[in-house]
Amino acid sequence: MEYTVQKLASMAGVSSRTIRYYDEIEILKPARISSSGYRIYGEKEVDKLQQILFYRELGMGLEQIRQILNAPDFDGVKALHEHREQLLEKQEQLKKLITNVEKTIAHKEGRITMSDQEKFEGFKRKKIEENEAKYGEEIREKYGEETVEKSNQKFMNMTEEEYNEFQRLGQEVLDTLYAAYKTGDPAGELAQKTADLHRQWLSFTWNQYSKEAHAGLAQMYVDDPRFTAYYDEKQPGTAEFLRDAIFIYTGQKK
Amino acid sequence: MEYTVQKLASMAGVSSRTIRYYDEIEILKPARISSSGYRIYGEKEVDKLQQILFYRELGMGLEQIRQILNAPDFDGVKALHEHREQLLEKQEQLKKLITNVEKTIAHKEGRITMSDQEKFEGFKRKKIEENEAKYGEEIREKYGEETVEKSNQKFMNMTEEEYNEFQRLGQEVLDTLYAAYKTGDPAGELAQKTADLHRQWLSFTWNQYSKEAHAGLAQMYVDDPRFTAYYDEKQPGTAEFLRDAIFIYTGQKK
DNA sequence: CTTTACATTGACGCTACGTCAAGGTGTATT
DNA sequence: AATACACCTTGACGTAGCGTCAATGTAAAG
Repeated sequence: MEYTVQKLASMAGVSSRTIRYYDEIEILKPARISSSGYRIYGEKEVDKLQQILFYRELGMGLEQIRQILNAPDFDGVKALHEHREQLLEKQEQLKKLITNVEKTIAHKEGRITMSDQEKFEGFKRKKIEENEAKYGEEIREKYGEETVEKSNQKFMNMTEEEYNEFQRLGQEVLDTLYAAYKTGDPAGELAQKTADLHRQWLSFTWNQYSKEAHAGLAQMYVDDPRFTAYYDEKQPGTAEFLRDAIFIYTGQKK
Repeated sequence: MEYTVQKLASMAGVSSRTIRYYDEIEILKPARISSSGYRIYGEKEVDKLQQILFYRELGMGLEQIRQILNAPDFDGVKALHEHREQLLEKQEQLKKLITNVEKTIAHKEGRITMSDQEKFEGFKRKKIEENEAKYGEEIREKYGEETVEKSNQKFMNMTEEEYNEFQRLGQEVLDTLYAAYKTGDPAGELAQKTADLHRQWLSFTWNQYSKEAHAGLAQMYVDDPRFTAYYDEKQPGTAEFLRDAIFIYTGQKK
């Protein structure tokens, strides 16, 4: 079957301008040009357009797509398998977003509490995924060795953005903790918020959360002088205060 | 909790430039400006940014988003419920795309046949969804009355793009049919492709496909002179030929 | 033979930022 | 007290991926 611009476009659900643009940037050339100068596309071009749309769906730039498709060792079937993987990932992320919107509804109705942090769950993964698509593994290999900070990051298997966020959240835990300490009430709202932020912070490195482990770690903050020093640096007694707050948060009895 | 540009940005997974841009276009203004000119954002702004990102995720333009959020009768919770609906729709579309990629793999491995039409299943829905998000119901109300063609379209509950595609596919059925007729073999590849295209064409208007109904319709093409005239116009005998092809396609015995 | 629908090549416009540049600020460390 | 360093500010220009005319030629149908 042969197609003119418009026919190909409406079949693929894109505009004819898009088809012409793809010709212009050399990403999808017509099979041949008719005697009157019309672009004519065949089976091969249809398949290539499909591939382009798959990559585009995953947020990849057209220039990048061109390079991939024009690579001499491009393997169409392998690419399709990768598309499948990525789409399944995207499905996971969508599920998170849906969970997010549902939690937000419950939050607005006052049924649950929700940290500012949590309000953006599901959005962020996408950025990471896009970066992955853009640069693949390389970025981590390349920049991962630069500094000790960053090699730490590599050790924890985080992308730069995750790492930044991890650091930021850690700081927020501290800020909230000091504010909560001033109230003096480990069962109070601020203290409980601190405990919750701390749980979120932990989730970056823990593969699964349990109340017992959380409470255990809190106790360790008091028992291990290195940790105690970290939390007590500005304000002595906060490590103990944090432990108390977490014990209440996790429902642990002393 | 109060945030500077960078803190808000990294929490939400966007760039600080994005936050500044949103200030510039008056879609998200800071709660206040610090004495040194820094933008400071609070709880309310965090929530608004979340809303913005939900709408953006659904492909809406920022200008449109601004109008919605600034509307005096904007209902946040209602919007969230709509987000949920849209996200579930998106999930459906993603499933189709995944099915598509899986089918394409099978096709490349020669296990199934696949029409050019089918190669773009799952992409198109998205365009429609975006149009819906952009113009809502209005577009159909507004343009739907213009011509008889279009009111037909409304009757069939198709968007303009679907309708175009429906027409195009109908033409393809005819083209392929005439080509197949020349081979003279209703069991041949071309004739069977025609039958398959015809099935796809039907799927636009039928809510569920069955081989029996398909075969029944094919017989009607021969029995009802109005239909026979339509198919036989260019080439007498094609209606009958199509019926034979479909009978073979559906495994119907005469 | 005319209408209608589709094709062509420019060329300019738009959105949603990315990316410098040139400078001011806040805080920690020495 | 000085310095480093990471953050902030306002321009201002650049880019991708098309949308949208404009002016003109062509194919198919009636």
